[in-house]
Amino acid sequence: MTQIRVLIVEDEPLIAEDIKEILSSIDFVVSGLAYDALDALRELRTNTPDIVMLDINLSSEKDGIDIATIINQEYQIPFVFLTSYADRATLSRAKHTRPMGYIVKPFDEKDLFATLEIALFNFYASQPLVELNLDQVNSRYDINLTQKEFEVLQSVMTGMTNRQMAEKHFISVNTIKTHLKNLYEKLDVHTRSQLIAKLRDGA
Amino acid sequence: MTQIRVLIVEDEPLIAEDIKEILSSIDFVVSGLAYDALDALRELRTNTPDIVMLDINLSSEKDGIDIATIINQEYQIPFVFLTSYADRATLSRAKHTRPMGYIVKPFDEKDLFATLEIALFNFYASQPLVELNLDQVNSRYDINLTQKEFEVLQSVMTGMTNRQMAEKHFISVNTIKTHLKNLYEKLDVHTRSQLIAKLRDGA
DNA sequence: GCACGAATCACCCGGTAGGGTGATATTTGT
DNA sequence: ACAAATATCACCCTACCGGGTGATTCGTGC
Repeated sequence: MTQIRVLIVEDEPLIAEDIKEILSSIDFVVSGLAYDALDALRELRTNTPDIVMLDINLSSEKDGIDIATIINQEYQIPFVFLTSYADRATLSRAKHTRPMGYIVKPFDEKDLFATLEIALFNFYASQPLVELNLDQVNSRYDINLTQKEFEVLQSVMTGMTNRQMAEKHFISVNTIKTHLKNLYEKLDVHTRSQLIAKLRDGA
Repeated sequence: MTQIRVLIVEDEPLIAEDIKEILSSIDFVVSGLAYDALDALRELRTNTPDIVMLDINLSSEKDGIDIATIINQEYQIPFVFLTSYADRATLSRAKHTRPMGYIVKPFDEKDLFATLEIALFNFYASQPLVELNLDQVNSRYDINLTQKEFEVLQSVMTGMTNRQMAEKHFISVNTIKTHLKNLYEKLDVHTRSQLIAKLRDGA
């Protein structure tokens, strides 16, 4: 599996090195080390990572939460906060940047790994549309969709209207409706929403 | 502020007592101690806590992840996992229960406090969580769904009609339509099918 | 040749959904 | 205390959708 590139933003060189070592020992690779906000922004610009670990308390005018805000605005990559303690106000600020996770110091390898895995998993949960396979659908629901019904099914799954499907498939809206009626019957649903909901986990 | 009631599910009495002592020294109060899944379920039923700390490895047939599943189904209260180590498969199972945090042993007072604070904050910011996680959706699409909009979103994802949703949520069809209109606008779609299609991979 | 499934299309009807506008009470944040 | 966000509901109107019925064409296979 591809190695995941992590940018570490941490002003304590010792901790930063610790993290780097831990990450190297597992599935991740450190794309960069930043000791302050300026470093961090340059790294983001020139060497974009897959995920960012942000220490909240940095010894610069901008802290980790400020960087998080910028990440949200400029880049859309996941980040986790790395902190030993945060008061209510700080926590509230941090929360509003919608981080994908928190890592509380001190932490160990398993802690780091779990948090990053979860953060990435949640962030990339939206995968490209999975192509449904006719045979799989047929066998899973023990039905027998025809070729055309399956094509219409795939179109409906993307959220198209009847008219859009008619144009895409070069047939009339009435024909689309007929195929849909057959689909509803075969899959035992009554609306296109139910259809999508029923098949949304893929086949 | 009101003290927060914590249920501890931990089969090692020594560790459980440790946690109890730490919690007592900070803002939390231990509402109960459970040594296995049966204890835990009884505590949940009779003495409902504000948050649950779940050891994953329990010396009973059901482990912490099983309990988490039940909490998601029956109660909608936040929980954090408490574990020293988890392999990939276990982590994957745990992840899917959408815990509000992880505490990795060994831990200290600050560690506990920060994790519980964060868990509670995140939870009450995204209550109730059922299949989808509001924060996740909000951050992925860089929007700001309200609580009610999110609840309607979850219902729509299951294929319900407006009338069905109105009955479920005890509000009028008109209100459902208002929330849907806002959802469409925020998520930049025009039909419920598009909505489901856009969010179908789990969000 | 004929039966059968598949694909095509038409028409009607009632219900649902989507879009616009406006209004009020409650909650929340500052 | 005040402003903003949220949750609630109403009305109107058009378009779309789901369900029912029926019909034609075209292959494939027996």
